[in-house]
Amino acid sequence: MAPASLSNANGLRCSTCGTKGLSSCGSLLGEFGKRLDEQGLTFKPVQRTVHARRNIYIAGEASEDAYIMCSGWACRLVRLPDGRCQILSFLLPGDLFSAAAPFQEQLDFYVEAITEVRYAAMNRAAIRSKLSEDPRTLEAFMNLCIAETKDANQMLTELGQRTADEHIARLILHLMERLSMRGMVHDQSFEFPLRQQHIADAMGLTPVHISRVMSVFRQDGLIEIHDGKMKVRDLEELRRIAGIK
Amino acid sequence: MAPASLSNANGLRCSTCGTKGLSSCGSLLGEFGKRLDEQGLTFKPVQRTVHARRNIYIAGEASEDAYIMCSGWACRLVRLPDGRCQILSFLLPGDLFSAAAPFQEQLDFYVEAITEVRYAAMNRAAIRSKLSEDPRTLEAFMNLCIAETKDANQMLTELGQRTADEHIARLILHLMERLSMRGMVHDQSFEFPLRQQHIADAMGLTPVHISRVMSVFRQDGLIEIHDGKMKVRDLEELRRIAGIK
DNA sequence: CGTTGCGTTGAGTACCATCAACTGGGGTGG
DNA sequence: CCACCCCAGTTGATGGTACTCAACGCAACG
Repeated sequence: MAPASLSNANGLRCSTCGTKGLSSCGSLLGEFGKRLDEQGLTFKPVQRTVHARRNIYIAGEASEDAYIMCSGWACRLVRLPDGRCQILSFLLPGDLFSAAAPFQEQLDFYVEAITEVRYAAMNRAAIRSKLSEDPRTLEAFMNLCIAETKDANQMLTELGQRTADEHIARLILHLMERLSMRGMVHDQSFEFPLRQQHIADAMGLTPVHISRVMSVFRQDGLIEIHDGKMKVRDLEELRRIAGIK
Repeated sequence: MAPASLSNANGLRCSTCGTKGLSSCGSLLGEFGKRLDEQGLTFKPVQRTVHARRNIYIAGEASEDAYIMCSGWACRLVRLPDGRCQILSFLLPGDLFSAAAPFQEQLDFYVEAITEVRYAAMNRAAIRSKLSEDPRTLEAFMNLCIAETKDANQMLTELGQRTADEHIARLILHLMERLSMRGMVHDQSFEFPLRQQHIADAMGLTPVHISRVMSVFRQDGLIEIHDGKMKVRDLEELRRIAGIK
């Protein structure tokens, strides 16, 4: 297997995830990925493949590497002692498990596969040394950390303020946008491997309630789901419900 | 006014906030504050004082400085177009408005005073240049960013999974612990300037419901509130409700 | 062909929101 | 000094959102 690289500013295909252009696999890495590449750093070809529903990373596990999603869907989640579980975010191809990972020996959340997942690794210490060598790489790296923090603040607002209707509509639109940046949306239709349990765990609701709300969305002709694919049939109305003028 | 410094590893009083020792004002800065000081960086003596209920920072406002709380309470919050508002966190003396601020020209949240607040500023570019000069300072800085991200993940779990009882009990205990690190708790009693509206905005509930829950806490002898001070009367029971064994 | 996982649907319930009235303290001004 | 207002909090009545428990349908799979 060829050495992997996420930098493809020249339009090269990324050998790690197989997508093309920074706007797809490297969308979140952006400038940071380009700089890592310029400095000769690549993600290890040692790609691991994990099957759906399996655990990828266990909270608190020490690791010398930082990880990046190559293909498939996963989620970051926190487990409470009594069995409750909160999904922090969904991971798509090109996403790092954690932006600050180069400086964290262990993460405080689990990562679990939703579909079959391929992911790659890069030595944390190597990234750290590059960061302290080049201020521009550091700047690019910090932009990733800032984006992750902004996402977390956004999610706080979603969880605290949104009703179930709003929240579900926004999740669909948000995922559609992220997939769209990766060229994975065609004709308002895209892969949608989430179980209703995933959505419930992400929003702090029950699968039963998710089912009711999504049934209404379907009956109202907003969305359609077949064979693990979702098609948005009434984007305008979905955005209205989501509170996006 | 003397130049301010948050580094007080030698037991010196911090001239910015007037508290003593790293365990108080500098608790969140820790190693990072020490390193800034070793390198001759100090927070500007240009301290601004803001009165209760006033806006300190408006989301999107560009600034050359990063800010730190010197005294008083404030909160970081997001406003939705329809008037809803989500408090992201409460800021106590020694807290930075945002850990990643040196790399952010503007923040995506508001900062509002809860009590009268004093805060200080440090040039963002100066911090950035120090960070790329010294790997150990960078490491210390990243630990702040990581702590902030962890807090956000923690809050996501609180908002998504906790009932009102749990959530309020945990907020009280969490604040008590943070204040305790600053030497601001005596005999399980501490300043508590939050309006029930603040608590409601932090948890996505209504002030009316906060009132009911806290009334029960008071009637059950868990807490006591007089003159803007809270006293925890039954720590064990409060921890049990909070789900802490 | 039973099993298993996932989603749907119904009935009853709990939690929290909403609306509204009222209390008490603190400030202000006549 | 008192009337007045405002703010924060309390309390009651009522309603809606979402939970719980349970039964059932359906497709995939061994």
